[in-house]
Amino acid sequence: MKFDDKVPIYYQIKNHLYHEMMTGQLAPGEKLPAVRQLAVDLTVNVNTVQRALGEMITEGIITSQRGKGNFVTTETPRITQLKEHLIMDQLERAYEQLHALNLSDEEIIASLKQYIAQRGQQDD
Amino acid sequence: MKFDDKVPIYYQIKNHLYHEMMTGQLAPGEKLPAVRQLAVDLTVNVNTVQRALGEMITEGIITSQRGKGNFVTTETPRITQLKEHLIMDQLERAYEQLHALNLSDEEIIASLKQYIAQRGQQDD
DNA sequence: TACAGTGTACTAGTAAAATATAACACTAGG
DNA sequence: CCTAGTGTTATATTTTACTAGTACACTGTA
Repeated sequence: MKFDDKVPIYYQIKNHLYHEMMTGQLAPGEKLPAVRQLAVDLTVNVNTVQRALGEMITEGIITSQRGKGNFVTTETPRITQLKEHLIMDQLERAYEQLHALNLSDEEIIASLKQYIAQRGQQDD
Repeated sequence: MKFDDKVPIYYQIKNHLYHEMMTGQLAPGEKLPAVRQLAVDLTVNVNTVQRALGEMITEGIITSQRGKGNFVTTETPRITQLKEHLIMDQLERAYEQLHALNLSDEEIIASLKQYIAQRGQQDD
């Protein structure tokens, strides 16, 4: 996996796993890959994986069962809530950054539309 | 100044100064605050400031004159170009993150509009 | 009971970022 | 010439992220 060296790897792993939950690649109640397997998949150390998972356990988004594995919570509201939270975080960050670049609300929306339009012509 | 501990301070300083240029708080040709003064203002070490400035000098966005100070480039196209670049970076990051959260192009635009509308009711 | 698969914990080491501190180099003005 | 203000460079230290390696604890199954 490719990482942005400007932000901690364990943090990017968290987001990576979040996304897999949001897109349904990891369903509620489903077992995550074993920590050692994740470490191999992400070409990262076990401890780094563990650090990411540790925070997610604290957040209650996954649960850990010693000897069995780590599992996505079955409390679906928690997942929905997390998704909302992640979306708002992204919007807020982007908005504030663009606003700081002196763009008005209208310009921000317009530039996003333009970006998506341009992007659509290329790939994805 | 408040910093996000998830990304290097010197990097955040760069962005901070970028923004001041974009908004005209730092005009083309204008002298930047002295490095030691910046260090005090940002409650940060001189070397950290220097690292940020060093990269900006390499990028040609500011020029350094020993004994005089650091100055914003007078080549306004360079500034315009940088602004475009920063905007695109933000849009790309936000789009990819939201897309990874399983939002369609339309949903992305809609949620941004909604966010801005909600925000407008509160402050700013 | 033995063993394979799992999570958890600990120690040690490396690298990068940031700090503190000091020194050096140049400019402008008295 | 001296000095205050400026950029530049260097050394040592601390903190954090990450890695490597090892060991321990629990579960399920043969």
